[in-house]
Amino acid sequence: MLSKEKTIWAVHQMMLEFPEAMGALHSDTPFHLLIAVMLSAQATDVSVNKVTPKLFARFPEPKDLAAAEIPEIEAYIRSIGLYHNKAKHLKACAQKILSDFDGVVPNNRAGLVSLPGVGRKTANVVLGDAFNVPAFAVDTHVQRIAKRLQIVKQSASVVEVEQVMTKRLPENEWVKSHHTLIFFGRYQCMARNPKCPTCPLLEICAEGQKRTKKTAE
DNA sequence: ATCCCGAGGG
DNA sequence: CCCTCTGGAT
Repeated sequence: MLSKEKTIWAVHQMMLEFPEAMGALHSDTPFHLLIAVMLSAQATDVSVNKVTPKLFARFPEPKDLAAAEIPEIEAYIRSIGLYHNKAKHLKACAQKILSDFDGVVPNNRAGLVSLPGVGRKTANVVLGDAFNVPAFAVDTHVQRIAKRLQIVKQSASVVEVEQVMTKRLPENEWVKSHHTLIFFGRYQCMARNPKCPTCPLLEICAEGQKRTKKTAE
C-alpha cells in the first residue's frame, strides 16, 4: 500500500498537472446543483450541462418540480440516459424537500441522503460545492485511481476509500482534491486507456509500471 | 449482484 | 463494435 506521505504527494502532483480543476456542473442555487449532481450519475458532465439550462428555467424551485408530471421531466432529461429513474427521483426529491425541509435543500449529510435518489456521493458533492462543508466524494474516477495507486486495497468499498482519503488529506483540501482526482481520471488516468507513459506518478504507481511494461513487449 | 440507459470515444 | 460516463435503489 502507498504510504500517507506518498498519497499526499501524489494528490499534489495531480494538482500541479490540473491546477484549474473544479466542479464542472453548471448551477446557480444549491437546489439546482443537487439536480445536476443527481443527473450526473453514470453520465458525462457535458451531457448534463446540455439539458440543465432548459430544465432549470422550467423548474426554478422545488415546488415547480414537485408539481410536475413525470413524462414532462423525462422529456427534458432523456438524452442523459437512465431517465426513468432520474425523473422519478427528481420529483420525489423535490416533494420531500417541500414536505420535510420547508422547501430548502438540507445542508447536512443525513438530510441530503434521506432524499430519494441521493446517495452518499451526491450528498458529499453538494456539501462541498454548495455549502462549503468539508466532504470528500468518491465516484468511479476516485475509486479507480485510489486502487491503481494502491492507496487502498482492490476490494475497498467507496466508504473505505473515503475514510482513507479523508484521514490522509487535510480537511481544507478535501473538496479541491476531489475535483483534481476527477480531472486526473478524465484526462490522464482514464478507465480504459490510461496515459501511463506520460504520467507524473508513474514512479510510484505499480499498476502504471505493469502496464508500461506490457505495452513495451 | 443487477438493473437502469442515451451519448460519445476508441 | 464495445466500453465508459462525477450512482442509487432493489
